[in-house]
Amino acid sequence: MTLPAHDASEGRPDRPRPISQPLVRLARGTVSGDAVSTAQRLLGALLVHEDGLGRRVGRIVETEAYAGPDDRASHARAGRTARTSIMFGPPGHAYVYLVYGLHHCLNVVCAEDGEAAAVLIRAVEPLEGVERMRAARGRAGTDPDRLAAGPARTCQAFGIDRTFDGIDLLSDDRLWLAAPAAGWRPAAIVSGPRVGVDYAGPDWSDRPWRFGLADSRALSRPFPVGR
DNA sequence: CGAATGATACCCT
DNA sequence: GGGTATCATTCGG
Repeated sequence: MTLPAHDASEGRPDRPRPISQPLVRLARGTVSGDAVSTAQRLLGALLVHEDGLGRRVGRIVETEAYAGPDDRASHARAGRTARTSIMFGPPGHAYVYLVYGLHHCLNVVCAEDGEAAAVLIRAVEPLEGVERMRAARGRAGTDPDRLAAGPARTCQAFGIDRTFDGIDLLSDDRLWLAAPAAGWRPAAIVSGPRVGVDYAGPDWSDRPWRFGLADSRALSRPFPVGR
């Protein structure tokens, strides 16, 4: 039996790697600050979905900050409504909404002076349960790095829909957040304008409130080159 | 580049 | 109450 000299993973480190250590829940303090700092702190944290069929785990590599009602790009701009009431609640809870009538997006509510604020999970790097993610994504490419490279793709890959709206991501058993593996160190963080919020006007859409891990191949799209 | 697709916020009877 | 413009996206041509 011979091994090919080269295979499809040539030139790429083997990814995803299995999780070797037990997962530890993320501390409430991680999401207890304002949206901008929380968005940066959540980079590297792990998103975990567990059910009877197994476990899906991925590393958060891209986020966006949405501040309180003053933020014209935030759903909180309309004040407290039936849809956004979760945003006005305690930090660590999931705010899941349907966008464009087709796609779900997952946010982590954070705390900002009791105002509504949240962090949109824009991209996740799959680490475990990749086959399950592929199945959940239907006809998508086979590259693990693209399976959750987008806010709606993340929800598809992890089976997240509005039934998860309002759950506590720091105590729930089905969908929860875990701390980065011990020894994991964040790469440089890059930032850029938030995606798809031009309607908010330049004062808000130009703010560099989108954050990503600079070396990640699982970003939803490139960050504009710095200048 | 445009379609898909439905909840929602907002304005008007 | 009812009509409707809008949308924190994705995929295929």
